[in-house]
Amino acid sequence: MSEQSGSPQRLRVVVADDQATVREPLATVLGLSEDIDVVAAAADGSEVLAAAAAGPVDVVLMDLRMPVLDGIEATRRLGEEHPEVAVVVLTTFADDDSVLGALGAGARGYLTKNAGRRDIVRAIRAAAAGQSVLDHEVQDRLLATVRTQAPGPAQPLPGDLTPREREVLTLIGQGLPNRSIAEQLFISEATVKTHINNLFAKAGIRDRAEAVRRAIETGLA
Amino acid sequence: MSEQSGSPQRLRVVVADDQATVREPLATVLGLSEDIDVVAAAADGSEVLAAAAAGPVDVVLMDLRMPVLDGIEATRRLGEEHPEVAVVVLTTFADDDSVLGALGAGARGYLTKNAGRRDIVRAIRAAAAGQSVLDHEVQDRLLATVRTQAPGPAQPLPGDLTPREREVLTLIGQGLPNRSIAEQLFISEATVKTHINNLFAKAGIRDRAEAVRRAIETGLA
DNA sequence: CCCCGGTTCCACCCGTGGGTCCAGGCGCTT
DNA sequence: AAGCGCCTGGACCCACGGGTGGAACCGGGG
Repeated sequence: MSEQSGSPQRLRVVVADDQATVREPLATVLGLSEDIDVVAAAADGSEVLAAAAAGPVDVVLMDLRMPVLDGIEATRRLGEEHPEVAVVVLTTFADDDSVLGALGAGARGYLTKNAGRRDIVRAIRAAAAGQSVLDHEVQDRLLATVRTQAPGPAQPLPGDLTPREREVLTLIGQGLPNRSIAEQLFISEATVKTHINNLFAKAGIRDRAEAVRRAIETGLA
Repeated sequence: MSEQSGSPQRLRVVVADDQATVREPLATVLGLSEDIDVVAAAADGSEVLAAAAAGPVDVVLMDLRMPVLDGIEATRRLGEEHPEVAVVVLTTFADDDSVLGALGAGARGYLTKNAGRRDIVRAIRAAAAGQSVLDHEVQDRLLATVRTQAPGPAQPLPGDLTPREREVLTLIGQGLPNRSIAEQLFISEATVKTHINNLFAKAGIRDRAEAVRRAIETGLA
């Protein structure tokens, strides 16, 4: 994106893992790649931040389970203090909390530990180039999360809802009773009920409960 | 994951784009990589399916906007008929519908057309290895979708809810009125109201509407 | 043994919600 | 000017929801 790929400078990489039996061989084997320079090895998140502060770093290969400062929090702070540093997560766990937490904190890659050396190197290069590489299992999980929560426009909510009706529906979705809705819109409660009856008829909504569901699903609330 | 990476066979790639001015140079330049074999060039989705049926294909580099059969639908059918084929999307557009549609259809990569040759080659290799490469803009969009819809355990729901109360809350979250809940649990409506009053007090819920929200947020419904 | 928590139910009250019908004002196009 | 759609309101009705108090049964633990 912004790299001149003609002469690929060696990538400065930090390896972070609390277990020396993982960290040291990993650092060694990565250094074998001619375009990768392992400039530091960190045993916890704070050591990662120290390494980033000490010298220029392109990519951090980050474990999540670390003492003192875990990988997610370290990723988050790295994004604040050194936004130019790309983070690739390498961990044994791929549960929803870990995946969403790490990616939400700004990680640009997520590999599980059954990834091979070639996979890891590829992810590092991709991260440095502004791409992100995900383990396919991680991608599936991410997509599953998206889809279970957004089953597409299930009931796309008829487009002929008037702006006012949409506004009322939004407030219903936030759990407000009619009186509060009336106050917030500076109209009478009777008018609110009128809008509600109209939009219920249009959208085929029976219940206030169903209205809440639809408002949430369609992103109104 | 299931590849022997020791002797990397040449990857059989299909390039699909309706514009010949994009498709042809792309095919040519990809063929320059020593581990990539462009075995077919397709101008629409049906040609992709035909190529996959004709001979073994490892990766399809797919545009989304194509006549006859668009890229998303082609990806979906490819997943049904030839699940071993990995799809990498390469398109100018990165709107939510396209991204979620393509990835939901089974795409294992998503690049925008400002990606360079190295980026594309890397994505193809990653896809063949079971990883997925996303443009960082695409990843951001995907994450934004996840996070707006999953604000985490906002109000974790007190753990001292009895099983029966949790059961009732679940049904409330599905939008059922008390009578239906009573029928479904083989108890009287009075009992349902008792459970509701108890669990409302415990969880600090005022409304049925709020109950619906909490049930959805906590994954009960 | 008796008490306690969960579950089941009753009766009563009243506020809100959901539905219907109607009507005036306002801005738009025909 | 007439018509239409939207927003605004009022009136009325009845069902459902939410809250209270009381009661009975059952199981397990002090």
